[in-house]
Amino acid sequence: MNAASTTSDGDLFRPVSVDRVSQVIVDQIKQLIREGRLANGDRLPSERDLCQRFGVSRVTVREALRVLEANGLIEIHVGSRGGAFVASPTKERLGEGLADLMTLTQLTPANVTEARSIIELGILPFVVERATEDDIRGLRLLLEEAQVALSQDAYTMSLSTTFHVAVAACAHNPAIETLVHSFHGPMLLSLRQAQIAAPDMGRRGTEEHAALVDAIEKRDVETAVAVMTTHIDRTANLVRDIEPGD
Amino acid sequence: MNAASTTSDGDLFRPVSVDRVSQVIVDQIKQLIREGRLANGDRLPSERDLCQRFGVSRVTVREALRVLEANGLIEIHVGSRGGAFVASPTKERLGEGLADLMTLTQLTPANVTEARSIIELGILPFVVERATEDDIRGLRLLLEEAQVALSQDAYTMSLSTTFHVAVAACAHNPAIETLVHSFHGPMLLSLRQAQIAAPDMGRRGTEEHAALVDAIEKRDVETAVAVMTTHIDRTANLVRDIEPGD
DNA sequence: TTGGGCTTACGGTCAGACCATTAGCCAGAG
DNA sequence: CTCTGGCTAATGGTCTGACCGTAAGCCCAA
Repeated sequence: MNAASTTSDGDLFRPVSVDRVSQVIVDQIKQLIREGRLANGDRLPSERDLCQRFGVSRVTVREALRVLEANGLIEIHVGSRGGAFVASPTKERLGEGLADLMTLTQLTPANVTEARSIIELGILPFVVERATEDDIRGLRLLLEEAQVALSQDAYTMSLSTTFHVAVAACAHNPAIETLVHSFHGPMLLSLRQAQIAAPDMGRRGTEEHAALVDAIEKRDVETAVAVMTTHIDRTANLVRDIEPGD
Repeated sequence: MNAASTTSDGDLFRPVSVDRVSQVIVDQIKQLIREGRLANGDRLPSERDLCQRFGVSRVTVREALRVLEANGLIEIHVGSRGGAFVASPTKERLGEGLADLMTLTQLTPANVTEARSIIELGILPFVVERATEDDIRGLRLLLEEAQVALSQDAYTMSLSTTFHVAVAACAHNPAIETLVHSFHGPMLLSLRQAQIAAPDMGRRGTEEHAALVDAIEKRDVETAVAVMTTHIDRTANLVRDIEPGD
């Protein structure tokens, strides 16, 4: 079984480490963060300092920092008091990843809308059950903003997606919030085209948003689901025939 | 309003580009991939070649490649025919990101399970409607594998998650498949602990999987939902009280 | 046919240098 | 006294040129 087993034990010669040095450093720092020995906001030593500690060149350290930065684990600031600071991967970052994946693969607006509808309908029972008075106040604030924007002809679809994310946040489950957040980008992408065909979408959409908030406040799941269903279905119809990509 | 507005127009002096050069290169290559001008499996020019084309040093190109690699957009191979190759199967990497988020932030297994249940229940109508005979054959194949593994005492939770992903694929919506796939990793993480407390989970789980496939084949949404509900609820109970992190 | 040794095209790493940015300090002008 | 401007030190960003290790392809001799 072993190519060069002169003894019965093939474990004599085990493969040596083949990882990149920079990757080893990445793992090491990641581990420190996981263990909490590096907490959010902490500042890592300077690049030149890390070079000496790890016994590698600055290029290698920098590549490691690039990777950590790309993973959202650290933020890098230049200047006198600059350096690498530990940052917890935010929902935005993860959403970016999801959005990347969506735009990079063959994914139609219809696909995205369907997935959205499943999630946003599915969470409503939890939203209705768990929304606090503060949550509802926040939603009404967003409604007002939308009204103002409408009256000034300045309504953008971004206001709509923000509202939907806020609704999802009412489920008080960070995983769900992250998911909906991640749809933010792709949604805007596909909605931008649809808005051209439906300039008054903002007005009707906002009316439905208001109805949704009312239902949530009354803890009326059925109505909430009904409102959301027609709301999203309308979007679905608008984007049904749009091709993937730009 | 402008600090140095000697004229009425503050646009005279606009901020110059402040991005890192390596970041510009990252964006440029990302764009090429988005537009499909670089397809999956394509090989990028060698580092030294890219240096000349972009007019920058090799260090800069390498940092850009590190970032793209960390984002899962390319894979790098060393050696004679090596180089950077465009890679698309980023579903796994996205799951990694979710797993990171879970271990590094306040995201409990219960959170994840709840999100799972919403999605996996929500997709069932579509799964039942769209599953082809091939799909169902595939599911039954997975069931057999699980049976064999059970009889050999070699059942792992990975078999379960694979099944769930396969079910999601029956919805024939890549967005949904991606989402469920991204839960693959985090699910395993939290289930690993739960299995210890419930060694016979594999057997009962597989039975329920079989019942689910039957329901799908009969196009019986209600039964499918019922089966899935009890199936996931059991998991939910097992992970309910697990703390975030390890 | 097979094994071993070249060659070559790669990425991985190093060392040292210079530039740009930023915060903090300090002196001189008002 | 206050504020502007310049100086300095710390730090990340980039460049240059070199050398090493790896892997694929090739060829030749056993």
